[in-house]
Formats: sequence, structure tokens, C-alpha cells
Amino acid sequence: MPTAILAHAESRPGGTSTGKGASLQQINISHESTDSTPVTVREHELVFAEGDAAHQRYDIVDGAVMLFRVLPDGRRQLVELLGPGDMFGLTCASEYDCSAETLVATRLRVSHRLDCSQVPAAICRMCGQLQKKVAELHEHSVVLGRKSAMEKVVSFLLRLASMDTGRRANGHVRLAMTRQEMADYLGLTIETVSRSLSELRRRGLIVFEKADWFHIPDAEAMESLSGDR
Amino acid sequence: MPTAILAHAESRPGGTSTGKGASLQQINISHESTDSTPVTVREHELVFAEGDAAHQRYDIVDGAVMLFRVLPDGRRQLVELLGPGDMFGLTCASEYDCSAETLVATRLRVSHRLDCSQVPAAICRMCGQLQKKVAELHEHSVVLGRKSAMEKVVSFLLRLASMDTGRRANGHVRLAMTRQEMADYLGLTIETVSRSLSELRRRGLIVFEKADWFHIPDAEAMESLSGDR
DNA sequence: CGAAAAGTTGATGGCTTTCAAGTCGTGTGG
DNA sequence: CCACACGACTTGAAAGCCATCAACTTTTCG
Repeated sequence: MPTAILAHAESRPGGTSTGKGASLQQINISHESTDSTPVTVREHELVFAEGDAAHQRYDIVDGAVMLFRVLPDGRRQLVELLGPGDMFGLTCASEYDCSAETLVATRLRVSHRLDCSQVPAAICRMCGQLQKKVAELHEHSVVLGRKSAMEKVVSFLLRLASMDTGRRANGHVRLAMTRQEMADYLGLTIETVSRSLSELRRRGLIVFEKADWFHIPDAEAMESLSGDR
Repeated sequence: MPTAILAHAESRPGGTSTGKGASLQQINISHESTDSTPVTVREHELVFAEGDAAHQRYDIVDGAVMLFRVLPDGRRQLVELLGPGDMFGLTCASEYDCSAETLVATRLRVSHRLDCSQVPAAICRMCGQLQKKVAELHEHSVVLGRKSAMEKVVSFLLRLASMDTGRRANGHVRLAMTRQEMADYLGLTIETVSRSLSELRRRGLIVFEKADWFHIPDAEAMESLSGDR
């Protein structure tokens, strides 16, 4: 596993993102760690990168931070804007799902992840649910903000398919939504959704049986249309 | 305070939303309440509406639920799609920030909101942060999915202004982001952001001093351009 | 002062929406 | 059983909004 910075530098070469002076900051912060004296981070420095091991949580004392994700072709979507009193890096996953960069000089309090072992299970479960929601909403922000109509529809169908995977052994997926609902989820019109589905059907990338059941013969091909590869 | 159903029926007359057979379900659920026997809700029924008092949390046993928000002119944005094992209605606010409707027949376990009084403060604070994030991401989904470029920019400036309110007595707000960052937040290009700002400046709706400080002379007028009125 | 970055403005094109007919599918009633 | 009606979906044509491409201006900073 490369360090945060290297991982970032390698994986997003063409990114619209930060670019410039790299981001040595993170390592420093990592080892300074868990007391309550704030760390100061200069303007436009990376705090952590998407994919980094999620060892810390951060508390903004003052300043401002943006969280963002970048698609492989460089399209970037900011998913959160944070200020004093806000926390970030709260994830139940082992890696951060997005990158964090300061907008202005910022003081951060760094702490270890909480472990839920002595917390009532109900609370713990709720936190997990909330963290999952946040991650999914980040993902959805990228879809809404930065993907084309076809990419949106493809991403949606792949998500449905992966949700159903495990439940249904064969790859047949129930599309239990009207076109209007799909459109309202993806920020499109009903006609655009319909046209996208028709084209996918024409190209053999999805196959419908019984109107609201479909399957994906070639997941590779679909993924190449999702904007995520 | 009207009941959930009435509130919904009144407040969103032109909505693209559910429309049809109304949503008596909610009241029933409300009073059946907090045991562990699941309640069954038929397809396309409203569980609760945006603005309803947030007394319950819901656990999906099986089925599927969508959470959505509707702008005053009827534009709708689905903000979450949920399935078995997912929870919803988790908010720290007193009212739900979006409506919940079943996609298919669904069994729900209903429970009261947890109170945080006997939970460690650190955990409680984290839950609060996560709930706030979820609410903000819902709001941002509406912006990304359903608003025009001008509405996006106006909504963003109003949000900045309201964040800074309290900190700065005069209405002067720091715009500590580049055009590229604003564009990447709003799902636009740098040129479109620039054009929108120029038009707002031309129309006297925002006034810049010192390049990254501005103020809003007429908040009413701005709000009427945000899509939220 | 000069160069580079950030921002603005104009012209053009394309993707998605809008408007308008269609077709399909399902449930009802003759 | 079939005709009909209604809603959901599909398809086409045209318009509009925003992205793209291309200068140009302003600001920043060495």
C-alpha cells in the first residue's frame, strides 16, 4: 500500500483536482495524531486522498475544507463543503471514499476513529447506516453532477444489479420503478431515460424479459459506459 | 400542526409526486408504533411527508422505499433508494427533510427515535454530524439534479451567506473558492459559473468588493431566483 | 515589470429538454 | 372474448440551455 500522497498522485494523473504542490501534509498529520492540539494546514493542501486508509477523523477548528471525488477521466465533483465545527473522515469503511483538501488555511483537530465496542448495538447500527448513506450520497452526487445521461442510466442499472446480486443467483434484476421515478432519481426527463434504455437494448447491453425484469449479458461493456472506468 | 398527510396535501399541490390515492397509511403506522412486528405498506404509498414531525425511525424488512424532495414548482428529486436492511427517518431535526414512499409492497419495523442521553457525548456528536451531512447531501442532490445553472449559483451564494451569518454582522461574505471549485461543486463549468455571477452583478443582485468578498443587497430577490420559492 | 494563473466574454455546437404523436400493456365492461 | 380506455412507455422533431473552444482581460506574485 502506497502512502496517501503517492496513491493519490498515481491514481489520478489527469485530475482537474489539486495538482500543484502535492500534499506532504498528510503524513505529518498522521504521526502527530491524537491529542487535542490543533494542526494547521495551509491553503489548498490535501489532507487525505480517496482510497487512503481511514485511520483518522478530523474536526475543523477554523478554516474550510472541501471533500471531492474524481472520475478516471478527470471530472471532479465536490461532495461536501465544511467549516468550523464540522467533522470529516467519519467512515465505517477501511478507506476514505473521497479526498479532502483545505480551501483556506485551516486548523484541524485529529483523532482516532471511535470504536463502537462499548456503545449500545442500536446506536452502533444507526451510525453504520448513516455512514453508508453518506457514502452513497457522495457517489450519487458524482452521478448527478458529472455524468452524462447515458452514464447515469448505466450507473443506475449496474447499481441495481449489484444490489440484487447475492439475492438472485441468475443475473436477472427487477426494475421496480417507473420511468418517471428513474428520471427523478437521475436528474433527467422520462424521455431521456427511455431513449437511453432503448439504445442499450438496441446495442444488446441489456435484455428485457417481462417488461420490468432485465439482465446484463456483458458487465464489462456496461461498466465501460458508466464513466467509472 | 396538521397531520402528515394533510400537511403534504396542502403544501405541494402541483407536485410531480405521488398524487393519486393519498396516504392514510401513515396515521395507522403512527399509532401502531413501537413493537417489533413489522407493518406492511402497499406499493406506492406515502410513509411520511417532508415537514412531518419526525417521531419515528423505520427499518425495512423487505421491499423498497424511495426518499424524495419536491421543489415548489413540482420538480422532484429522489434522494435515496432503500432496500431490505436499510433504515430511514434517522434525523436529529424535529421534522423529516424529505418524503418517503414505497416503490413496492414493503414491510417496515417502526421504532421511536433513540435518545442520546445515555450515549457517550463523542458518539452523540458524531451521529449529529452524520445526520447533518445526510440532510445537506439531500439538499445538494436537489440542487445538482433539478436546478438550472442560475438557480445553482444563487442557491450556493445564499448558502454561503447564511453560513456566515452570525459570524459577520454586516452581510459581507467571503467567497473563498475559485471558479473551478464552485463549478465542481455545482456540476457546471467554470464559464457558466462566471457568466451567472456576471449577470447577478449586472442586475445588482450581488455586489463585489475586493474580488472575493461580496454581499447580497436584496435577499428576497435572490431567493426568488433560487428555485426554492 | 513581466509572466502565469484566474477570470471574463463571445461564438458555436451538442446534449438534453420540450412538445407532440404515436405504441404498448393492462384492467374493465359490454 | 374482445373492445375500449387509461396509463406507461416510446419515438420523432425542434428548441434551449449549457459546454466547448477561443480570445481577451484582470489579478497575482516573483
